[in-house]
Amino acid sequence: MTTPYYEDERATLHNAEALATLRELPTASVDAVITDPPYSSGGAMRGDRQQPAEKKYRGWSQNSDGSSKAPTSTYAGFTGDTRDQRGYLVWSSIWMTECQRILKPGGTFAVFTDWRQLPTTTDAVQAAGLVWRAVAVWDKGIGRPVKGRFRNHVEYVVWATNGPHSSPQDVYPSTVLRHTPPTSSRRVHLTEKPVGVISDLLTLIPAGSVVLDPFAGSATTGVAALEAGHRFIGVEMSEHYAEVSANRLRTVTQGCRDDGGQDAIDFGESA
Amino acid sequence: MTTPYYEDERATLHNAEALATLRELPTASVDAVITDPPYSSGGAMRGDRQQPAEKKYRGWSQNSDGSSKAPTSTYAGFTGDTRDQRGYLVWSSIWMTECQRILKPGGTFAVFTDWRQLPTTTDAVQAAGLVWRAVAVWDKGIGRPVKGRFRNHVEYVVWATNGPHSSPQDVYPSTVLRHTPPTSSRRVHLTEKPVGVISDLLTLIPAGSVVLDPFAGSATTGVAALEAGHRFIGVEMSEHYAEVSANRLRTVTQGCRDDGGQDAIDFGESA
DNA sequence: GTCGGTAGTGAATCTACGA
DNA sequence: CTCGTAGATTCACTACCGA
Repeated sequence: MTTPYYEDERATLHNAEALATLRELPTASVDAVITDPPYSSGGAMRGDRQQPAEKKYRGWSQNSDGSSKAPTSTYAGFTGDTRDQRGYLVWSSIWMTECQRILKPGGTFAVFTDWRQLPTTTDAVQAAGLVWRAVAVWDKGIGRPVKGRFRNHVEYVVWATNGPHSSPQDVYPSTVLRHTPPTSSRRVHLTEKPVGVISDLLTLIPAGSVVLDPFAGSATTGVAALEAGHRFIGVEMSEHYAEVSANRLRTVTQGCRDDGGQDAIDFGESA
Repeated sequence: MTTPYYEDERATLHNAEALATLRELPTASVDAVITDPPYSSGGAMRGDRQQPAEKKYRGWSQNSDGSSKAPTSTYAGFTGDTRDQRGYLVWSSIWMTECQRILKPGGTFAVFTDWRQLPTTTDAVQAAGLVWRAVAVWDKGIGRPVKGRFRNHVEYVVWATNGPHSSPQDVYPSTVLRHTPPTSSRRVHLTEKPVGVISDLLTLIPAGSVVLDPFAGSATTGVAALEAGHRFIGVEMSEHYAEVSANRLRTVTQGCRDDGGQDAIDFGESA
């Protein structure tokens, strides 16, 4: 095993690529995986993302007058996005399969995703041999408005176990987690999660667990895990974020609170 | 076209099988499809899916001695709820393809589903040639507990359009719809939706639209559509529920309000 | 009327066991 | 073995009855 970038009594952080590091971790050594991978993988996708949605996700052609023409075969409905979706599915299955190996029997697996990748993510989870148990909804409370559309202010957590569910805690949490994301001025990572949403997930994990996050980012999962009394193993590819993570983990280990820049929650009645 | 079971100036109801009726409806004749098909859900276990709906989705309370007690209230059951994943995908694709044909270009398609069938439903929507645009979350506020698990109290609405999105309304609705379901004493269908959640969906539909629901049930979609000033075409296979639907539609057409037995909403802070 | 206790309920899930 | 049925479980909330 390569030398950790940071290590203390309860936290270990590797500054390395996720999959390579996962392959070095021992079988059945971890109680829970809680992670937030990049939602879209590969450079080929970047260009596609900038096209209008009706071109990007469908095989729409144009009539001679410039109006759009729907694809004629139903297969075309799957093709527009196929390369990206397939690549994401394969990549996800690979690292999730490693997580399944590393997890103890009955261990917990939780992965964040957005609405568009949710079906691919549940496929990947099941392809990895994990048992899909639930979908939790993270309601961020705020989202970018688009006229005549739903405001998109939720992400999803796909919840699974490695085989039969062992040692259930005596908790019955809501499947809707309402926490505002850290404001841009206080956060250090573009897609940083609030500590609270991870803490909510951790209520389902037995005390004193080992929690792994192969896409640690700024180590919000680590902060929440340490504050809940668990141990933490993180992997982060970027040296910048590895440094940020090490600093946050060190701070928490030394007994200082880290609220992840979370603001007061104000979820008014939307209906 | 067969004779409608019920008809007035703004509402039409067919007491017939959904797919057969859809095949008779003219192309590009409808502005929106909003529907709630049977989910064929109800458990990963082998036999659980195959029970009749009125058994598989009903609660078993506890006697004071700890023994189980069957529910006392009764609903007419519904059929077509026992397909496996593969069958559900194929069946969904077929009726959704008919809906795509019946929808005007730019028309809206919305279908309810649960967490287990959500990926299959988005596949079916795309296989039918519709453009998947969003997932809305219906938060029912209350759900059955299982120790050490998330309380499951949400359903999902897969939102799609028939090609490019036309005539967006000047609204920016939340993607989380919070409405309690009608309580058992006030509702007439086992899986009856509150009128409010349909009304929320209808805010995205242009005024004076024609709304189709091929799985009308007790016609909650029809009630919401008529109250919002739209026209309604419903299809319901069961004669019992066709009669219930006709009565509700008649009542609304005659100017009486129907709140669908919806109660006051109390969504306290869960976090 | 109001208050408080009791019974009923849920778009489930999982185990046990006999055929 | 597989298939099918019976039974146990769990809490927030509502309906309803009697005082």
